Amino acid sequence: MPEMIDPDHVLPRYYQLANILREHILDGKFEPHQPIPSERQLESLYSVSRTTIRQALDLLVRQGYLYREHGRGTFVSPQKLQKGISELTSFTEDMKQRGIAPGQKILEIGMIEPPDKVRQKLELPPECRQVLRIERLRLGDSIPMGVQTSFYNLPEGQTITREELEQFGSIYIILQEKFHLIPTEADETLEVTLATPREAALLQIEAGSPLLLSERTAYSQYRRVMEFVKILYRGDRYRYFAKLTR
Amino acid sequence: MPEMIDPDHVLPRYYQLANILREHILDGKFEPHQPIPSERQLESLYSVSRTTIRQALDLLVRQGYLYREHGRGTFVSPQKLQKGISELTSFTEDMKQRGIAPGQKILEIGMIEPPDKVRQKLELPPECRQVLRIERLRLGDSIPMGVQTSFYNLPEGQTITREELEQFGSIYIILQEKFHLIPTEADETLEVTLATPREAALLQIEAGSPLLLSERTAYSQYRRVMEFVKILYRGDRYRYFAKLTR
DNA sequence: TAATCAAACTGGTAATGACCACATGACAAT
DNA sequence: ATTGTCATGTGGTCATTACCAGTTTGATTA
Repeated sequence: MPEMIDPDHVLPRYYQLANILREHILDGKFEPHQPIPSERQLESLYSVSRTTIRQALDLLVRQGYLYREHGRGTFVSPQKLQKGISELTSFTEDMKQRGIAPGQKILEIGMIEPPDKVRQKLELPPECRQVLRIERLRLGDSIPMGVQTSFYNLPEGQTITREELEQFGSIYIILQEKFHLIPTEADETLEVTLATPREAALLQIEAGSPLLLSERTAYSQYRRVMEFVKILYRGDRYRYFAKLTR
Repeated sequence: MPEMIDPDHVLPRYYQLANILREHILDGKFEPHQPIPSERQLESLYSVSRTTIRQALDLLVRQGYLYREHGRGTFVSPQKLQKGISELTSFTEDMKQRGIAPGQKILEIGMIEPPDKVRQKLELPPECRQVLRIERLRLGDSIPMGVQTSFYNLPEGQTITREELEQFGSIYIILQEKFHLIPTEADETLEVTLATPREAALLQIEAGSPLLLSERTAYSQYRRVMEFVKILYRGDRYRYFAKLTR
């Protein structure tokens, strides 16, 4: 059991330990459904207290890598359960996880007078008159995957330019660097709809083809709405994944 | 701050405390975005250690009722974020949560030779020759919402009859009472498809109408696959909800 | 041989005490 | 008026110790 814990590391010890154990699991050093060393054994193996051990194990259990059985031990989850906990990801990250090369074409970007639905979703105060709207064609391996329209309530007078977006690629990076906004949680709904002629042309499919419509409201670290996003996915090329727990 | 903690209660103290605080939040005794008492204050308010306090708060943070800010305090989440973390629910529970009266019509129930896809999804051993298949029409307020086909790998020789299913209503209750199987986790995928003539007739829509196809694999408390379910939802009547976190 | 039971594991809960990192506001120095 | 500093309050991490509650195992008993 190599790799020890450095008490002076920037990362807390329970976090380091979780990383080490996760690596072992992913490397297959622990078999699925087999027990890992008991908490008391780990205590002496890594010379940290049981408090710290349990903090690390808690993390890995929440992440789906381990499961516990009272009185029996802590066991490795089978592969199926290990990945893809419902995570808040951008289109870019989503594609990368699937092994598809993400791409985009910015169709339109600019400040607009928000329609009622957007006002409501962004929980805008009455005095707010302008929001940022971005419309993009999203590509996977250079093939159109969906049309994304997103709305942001930025500080008075501020905005994001097409150049900035093209340079950074991800809007989340800009929001973080420029406005210190980090998405932490989101509500998403999915439903079925049919392509309008315009959408069909953009997605290179026939008008009236079925689409998967995702609407997402994302919240910042301050628990305020930070964005509202609508994505129309091609029904024949996109599948949504979710992981559910009790 | 009424309601104290009973050290001799069957529920652990951190759990009792979480219940008390959750009630306060739901009753509106704490305002959204306002801080709750600090951990040291709660310590003396409820006469339990900070360990216990933090365990209770951890629970409520994971459940979406509270959020923490280092150096500032622990705050009440706005209503929007408090409910509906992606939970593993049956069709029946799902409908109830939406305020719709669930109903069902059993189309077919019986043991069958599993097709390859089902073998794979249920992770069946080669010697297994029979699985339980149930096909049901699902109703919401007496209107067809979807067609559900589910598969179960039951112990050799065992089965579930139409009468049992009609009597209990929920298959999960039977699985729990008769076989001690409890679902704890599931993987779900969603995609778009078009109704076949048969499906269209069952759902009282036109053939070729868009449908939302959900495929779910549920795992038992022993981390074994316990069911595989396909549901075809009417595209015009069903919307899927998810809650995402970082 | 089979049933019983106690010891020795496992994870679960809890108290106590300590120190760190970050945020805030009061106050002094500029 | 502005800036800097520091005390104090917040949550975050960690060690230590103790006991409780399930599970497993093996010796003991009938």
